[in-house]
Amino acid sequence: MELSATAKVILGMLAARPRSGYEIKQLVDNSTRFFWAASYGQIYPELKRLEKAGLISGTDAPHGGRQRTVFDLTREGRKRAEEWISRPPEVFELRDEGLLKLFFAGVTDAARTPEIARERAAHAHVIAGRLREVERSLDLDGDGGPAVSPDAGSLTTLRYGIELNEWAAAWFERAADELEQGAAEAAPAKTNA
Amino acid sequence: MELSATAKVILGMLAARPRSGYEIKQLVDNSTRFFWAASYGQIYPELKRLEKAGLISGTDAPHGGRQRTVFDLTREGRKRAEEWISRPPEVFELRDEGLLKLFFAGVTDAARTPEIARERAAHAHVIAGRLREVERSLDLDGDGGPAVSPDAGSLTTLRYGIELNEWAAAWFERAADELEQGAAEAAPAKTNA
DNA sequence: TTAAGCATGTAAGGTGTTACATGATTGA
DNA sequence: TCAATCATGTAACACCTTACATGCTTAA
Repeated sequence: MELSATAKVILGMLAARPRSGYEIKQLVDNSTRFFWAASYGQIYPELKRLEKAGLISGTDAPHGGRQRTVFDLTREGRKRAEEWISRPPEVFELRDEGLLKLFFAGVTDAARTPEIARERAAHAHVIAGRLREVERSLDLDGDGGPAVSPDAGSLTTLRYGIELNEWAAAWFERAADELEQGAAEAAPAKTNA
Repeated sequence: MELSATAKVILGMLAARPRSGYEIKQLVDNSTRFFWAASYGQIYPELKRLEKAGLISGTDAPHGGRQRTVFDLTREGRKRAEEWISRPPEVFELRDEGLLKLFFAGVTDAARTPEIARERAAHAHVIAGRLREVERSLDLDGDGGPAVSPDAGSLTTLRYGIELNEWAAAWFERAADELEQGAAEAAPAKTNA
């Protein structure tokens, strides 16, 4: 049985400790969401599949009358998770509408390429800001010292996200400047003094 | 009618000039593939949908007995394409298995985080190399001068891809060094002199 | 008492890949 | 003549999001 995208994130999240489907979703949403998302519609069915396959096992753990199932890795599940993590990465997919627009604007409306590059820069800036907030919330976690003490791996991915987006914002701003210059040189009549 | 992901890339590709489905696929594969992919299974059905919606129109253009349909934007299609390009970008999706592994390795096997970071660096390096080849093939296009003379927009996206991946490769190498140092400090007994 | 959050789940529909099928043309 | 490439298309399947449905608990 091949691990699906959702199976990978579930096994990884359970490697630290047992969790419910709901908890997994919350965790994904404020950690891996930017590079590996998952919805309820994927998580709950996948939990059942993984249990049937013997990689995880669920235990009833109600809160009062509120139903709750907590899943833990089986020995086999832990083996699979560790084996997966140790293999070199394969999946890398990107869908970047800003780049696509920039790509086409060169043909349809070269004059607006600088503007599009700046919009893409602004977008990167917003993402960097959101990630910075996550970082701050980790620093202040609880009420003083670092309550959860995020491990080195997750901190590294967070910093990567922040620095990557800041780099991209700067890059697109510079590209916009250059595109403006190029346009000015190519068509000086337009800015005729 | 909302534009699907494939509709966007088709309209954009047709903005420069009329093309067949096959040509669109080739173009996508050696230009936007890294940030906006499309398969035949999407392209051909989408061409039919777009024609039915009146955004493109097909003309028979066989090569000998080899069937071929070339599509062009209608006036309405061009309007939609330009309008789409002028709106700020919305879609930005990423699926990065290397980051996910790094994220989890902090918990399951902190000692291997540097190795995983280096694998991710190597991956970025490979992508940068492939894009550099595309860039070189543009320079040498045909047999001397730049035959196709890529426009500013597409050149910008290509350079972005190259520089982004080179930046990422360097970033992950540095992160690997730091993770190694951190591990050495946290568990000095292991490297006990 | 009521809103927010905890908790689980499914149905419908869209998106996308892969593999397959067909057949013509071109160059080695 | 044979492989590569041009060219179109579909069927099966996997993936994923959104919206909806249900019901409990906690704090305002």
